[in-house]
Amino acid sequence: MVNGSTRIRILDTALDLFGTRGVGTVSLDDIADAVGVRKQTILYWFKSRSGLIDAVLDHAADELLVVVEAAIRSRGDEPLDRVDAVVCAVFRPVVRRPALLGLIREVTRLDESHINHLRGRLSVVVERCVSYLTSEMEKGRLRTCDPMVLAGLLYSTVSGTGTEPIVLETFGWEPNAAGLRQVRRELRGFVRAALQPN
Amino acid sequence: MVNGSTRIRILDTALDLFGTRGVGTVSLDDIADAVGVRKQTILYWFKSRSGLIDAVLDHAADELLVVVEAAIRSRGDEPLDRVDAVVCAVFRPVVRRPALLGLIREVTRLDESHINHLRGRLSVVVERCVSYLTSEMEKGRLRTCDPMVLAGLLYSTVSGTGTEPIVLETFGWEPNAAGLRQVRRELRGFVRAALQPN
DNA sequence: TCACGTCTCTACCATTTGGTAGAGAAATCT
DNA sequence: AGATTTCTCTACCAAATGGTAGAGACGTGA
Repeated sequence: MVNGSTRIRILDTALDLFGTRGVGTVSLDDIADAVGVRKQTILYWFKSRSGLIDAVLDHAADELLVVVEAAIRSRGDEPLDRVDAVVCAVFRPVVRRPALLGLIREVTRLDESHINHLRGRLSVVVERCVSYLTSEMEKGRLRTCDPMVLAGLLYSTVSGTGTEPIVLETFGWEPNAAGLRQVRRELRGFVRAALQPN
Repeated sequence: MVNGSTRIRILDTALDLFGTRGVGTVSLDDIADAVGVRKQTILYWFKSRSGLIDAVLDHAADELLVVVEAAIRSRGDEPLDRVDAVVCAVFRPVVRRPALLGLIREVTRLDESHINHLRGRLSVVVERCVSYLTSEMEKGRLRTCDPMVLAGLLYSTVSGTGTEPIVLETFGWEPNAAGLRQVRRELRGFVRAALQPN
C-alpha cells in the first residue's frame, strides 16, 4: 500500500455520494466517474460493493466520533452547556460535510449486516451520552424524562435540520451561510429550552 | 375507470415500499410483485415510473393533509395544546402507516420536478403553520424565536422519531406498542418544553 | 536482469432495469 | 350481435448494474 491516496479518494467520494443521493441509488460507476478512475479500480480496493459500504460507514463513524468525543470533554460542568457543545459539534459537519449526517441517516435503508456494523462503531458514544443524561437528570440539572428517548429526540432534531435542507426550504428558509447560522442559533435555543429543568 | 381498485392498490403498495425502502431502490417489478400483477399493469395505469412517483406523492400528501388540517382546527385556544394536537396528528401515521413520513422524508433524494410537485401540495399547510406560530409569539404565548426555523425544527423532531426506528433502537429503544407510546409521550413533553414562553 | 508486489486498465458476462408493442379477455354501449 | 373501451397479459429491447478474468505498466529489492 505505497499509495493510499486512491483508496482514500474513493472513500471520500463514496461518502459524499452515498450521503447526498442515498446508498441504494449510487452505482460503482457513479463513484468511479467522480473519482476519475474505472469501476474495476474500486473493486481492486474493496472486495465488493458491500465491502465498500462497510468501509465508508467506518470512515463516516471515524469522522463523527472524533468531533463528538472532543465536544463531550470540552466545556465545564453545566449540562446545558455540555449538550450545547455536542449539538454544535454534530452541526458542524452540516456546514463542512453535508453528506456525513445524510449517510448516518441512510442506516434505515441498509440491510441488517451494515446496520450492525455501524451500530458497533457508534454504540460506545451513544451509551455514554445516555448515561450522562441519566446522571444529570438524577441531580435535577436537566428536565426529568426518559433519557434514552430524549437522546433519540435530540439526534432526530439535529440530524433533521442538517439532512433536510429541502424541507427547510419549503418552510421558507434560504440555503446560504446566513441561513445556516440562523438555523444553528435556533437549534441551540430549541434544545436548551427543551432540556431546561423545571 | 369502472374498477379503480387496482390503481389504488398500486398506489398504496408503492407508498409503502417507497417510504420504507427509499424511492430509488424500489423497482416497478418490486411493486408489481407486491401487488400481485405484472409490471406492465403498472405502466398501463401510470405513464411512467416518474408519473407513478408523482401520483404516490399526491396520495401521501392527501393522507397527511387530512390528518393535519383536522388537528389544526381541533383543540381550544391555548397554542401549546394546539401544537400538541398537530404533533400527535403527525405522529399517528408513525404507528398506523410508518411509510408515510418515510416517503415525505425521501423528498431530499428526488429530482427537482418531484420536489416541486410535493411542495405545491404541502405549501398551504406549511404557510398556515408558520403564520400561526408567528402570531402566537407576538402575543407572547410561545417562546420567541424564528417561527420559520422553529417549524422546521418541529418537523425534524417528529419526523425523525417516526422514520428512524433503527436509530432509536441503537439508543436502546424497543420497537413495540409500549415503546411507541413511550416515544409519543416523550415527544410531546419535549416539544412542550421547547415552546414554553419564558 | 529477473522476480514480485502494487496499481489500473480493457474486455466481457449474467442479471435487472424502465419502457414498447401488441394480443387477448371481458365488460359496456349501440 | 357487433363495436368499443377497459384491463391485464406475454414477449421483447436497449441500457445499466455488480462482478470476473486477466493483461499491462510501474517501481523495488536481490
